[in-house]
Amino acid sequence: MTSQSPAPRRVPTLEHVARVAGVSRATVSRVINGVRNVDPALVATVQRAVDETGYVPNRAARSLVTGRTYSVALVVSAPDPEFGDPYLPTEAGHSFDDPFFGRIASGALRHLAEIDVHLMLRHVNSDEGRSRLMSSLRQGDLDGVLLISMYASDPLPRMLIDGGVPAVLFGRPGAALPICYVDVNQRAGAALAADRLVAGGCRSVVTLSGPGDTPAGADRLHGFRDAMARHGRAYVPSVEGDFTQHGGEAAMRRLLEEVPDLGGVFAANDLMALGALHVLRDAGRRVPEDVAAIGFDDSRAALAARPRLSTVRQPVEDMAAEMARLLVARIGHTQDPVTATIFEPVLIVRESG
Amino acid sequence: MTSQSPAPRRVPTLEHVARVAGVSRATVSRVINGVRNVDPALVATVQRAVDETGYVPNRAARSLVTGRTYSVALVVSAPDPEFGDPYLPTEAGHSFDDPFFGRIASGALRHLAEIDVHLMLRHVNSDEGRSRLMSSLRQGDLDGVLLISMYASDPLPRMLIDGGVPAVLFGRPGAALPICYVDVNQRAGAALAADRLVAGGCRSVVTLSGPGDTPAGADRLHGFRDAMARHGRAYVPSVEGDFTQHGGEAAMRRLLEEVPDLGGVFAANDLMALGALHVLRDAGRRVPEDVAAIGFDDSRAALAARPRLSTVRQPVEDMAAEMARLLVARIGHTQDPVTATIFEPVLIVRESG
DNA sequence: CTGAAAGCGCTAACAT
DNA sequence: ATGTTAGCGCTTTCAG
Repeated sequence: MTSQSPAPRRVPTLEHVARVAGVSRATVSRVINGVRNVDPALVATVQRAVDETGYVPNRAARSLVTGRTYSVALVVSAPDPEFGDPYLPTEAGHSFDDPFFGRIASGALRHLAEIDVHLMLRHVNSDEGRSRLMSSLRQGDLDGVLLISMYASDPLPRMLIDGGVPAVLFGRPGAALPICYVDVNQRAGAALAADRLVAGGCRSVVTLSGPGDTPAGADRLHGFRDAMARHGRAYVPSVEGDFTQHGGEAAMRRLLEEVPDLGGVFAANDLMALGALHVLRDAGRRVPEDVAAIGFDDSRAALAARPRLSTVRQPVEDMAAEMARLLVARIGHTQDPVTATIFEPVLIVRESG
Repeated sequence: MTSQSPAPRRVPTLEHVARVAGVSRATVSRVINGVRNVDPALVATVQRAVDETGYVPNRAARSLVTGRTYSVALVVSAPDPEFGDPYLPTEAGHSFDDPFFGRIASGALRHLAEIDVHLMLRHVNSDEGRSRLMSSLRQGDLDGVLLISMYASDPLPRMLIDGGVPAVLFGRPGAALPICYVDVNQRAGAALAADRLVAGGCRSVVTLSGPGDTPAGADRLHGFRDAMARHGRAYVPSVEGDFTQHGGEAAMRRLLEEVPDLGGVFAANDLMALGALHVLRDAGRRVPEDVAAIGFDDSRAALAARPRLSTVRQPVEDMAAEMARLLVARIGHTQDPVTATIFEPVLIVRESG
């Protein structure tokens, strides 16, 4: 905390507006807050006074009495450094580097800015960080949280539930937890890729799956297998990757050995697909002529790749906006049953498959 | 704004602590705020009472009286959609997709979390957005701003200055303005690339420059040319790009025509370098054997590229942390002379040159 | 060095 | 339907 003498500020208060409008503070307050039962004539008078004075309510004063801050946090929860899952970037402070992070922030803001709710950023990656967050919440610095949890065993969702905190997750929680979330239909997305691959006439089709202990990793693998089975291909060779480009390369190399004649590959995310593309090229396989490749996410990397990557797109911004909507609806209604919104993915066909 | 009945909250207040410690609220307040002139014995007693009760000060109440919110905004200022510079991504809401954004947020947070200052996220891209921000500031919702301005003609820096708002920019302002900023030594960075290229024995060396009307674009070009001149190469062919991969491809193609025997290329950022890499490969030039390529930024794209891109790294996280430090120091000292901190870049040598 | 008291600007009973 | 009033929790004169 900085501690300085208060900066003098001369902004209009409710009092000013009331004086100008010739009414009481309470009436102005009612108009501002859209309370019914106010004489339309007075409403107009007050509105005029507000415009004239340029009045804007003081959040601190309002918070003090309502117990609400009208701000929520976007928290990125990464594993404790010492327990870091091997597949996560280990560079300190790089969690915000997640390709989704900016898109989620942007989507959430799209809704929040409209209803004048502030979005604050937090990063937690330790027990101490978690307690500080919970303390902020308990103390009322924050009305709720939009959570991006970067690992399956994250204790934070459970803590939020136990603390009775309004919260919405990006993506289904690792464990079956009574908590709101927004997700994309992962299995349907994987199926889109499968359908495209078999429609393209690929002989052997393989997949680079994500970590089996993450919801996205598991769902995409199962969704892909199920869809392939529906096409009469009961067996789909797969190697588990870690959602990194490097992991994708390793997995692709193994698969190339196991299935030398492979004709199509579905990677559980774009980064791994990118790695696969490099390995395939080094192995002299042309994409998409010899082997078709499809990724998942439609991240920036998919467009930057050559050939441009065909991929399953999740509407991240829309999902984040929906998270914000659900969260705001939940504030003050903590007892309501939890809800989830599932978005449908769409296949983006580019050059790779 | 959501408007609900106040959520009941039962957290300890100053009053509680005072009662437990057997002193007045004023004394507890003094201890909490580290005011001198308090009997050491009382300080200890109060500390104990604070621990015992788990007291945490209420920000709203504190803000109301001090006029400070202890929170600052990270604002991303993008061009008005209708006036959008052609080289910027036009997808709505994608400004947070800037590869630097996450790293800046992360670096700023590293410092702010430590001193308990909250970081709010804002996106402004219109006159209305600008007024809303200025209104937030004037009204006191925010103590200051960390600004990422995405275009040279951004009116926001000027508005911030005129409004007497504590602010720090990421990167030198487009016009000569009395405003704090943090930057990397762009010319020195470009010189690093030049030195490497001539040390590597490249014959003709060319550069894909950034937009001439952006500080980074201009500085990197001049820095590169000056350094080449010092090596006795007075003339350096260049084509201006727009900092996108696509722009990099176009510029590279033109340069390849103009200077068929080129042996080294410096791109003003990694994205353009990536585009150059693709064009060079398609033209049958091997990198780095036939032509060496060096980028700028050390973004994620540099590492993902094959061959991995040699590039000039800016310590973005450290720069952002410094921005936060400067900003906090500036709050309550708006009259102090403006300051700038310049960081030294370092050349990251990988495979491309 | 400490306590008493006056608000900061706003909302929400409670009266009218 | 509108005004009056009592705080929300904290900092900060001002006395003592």
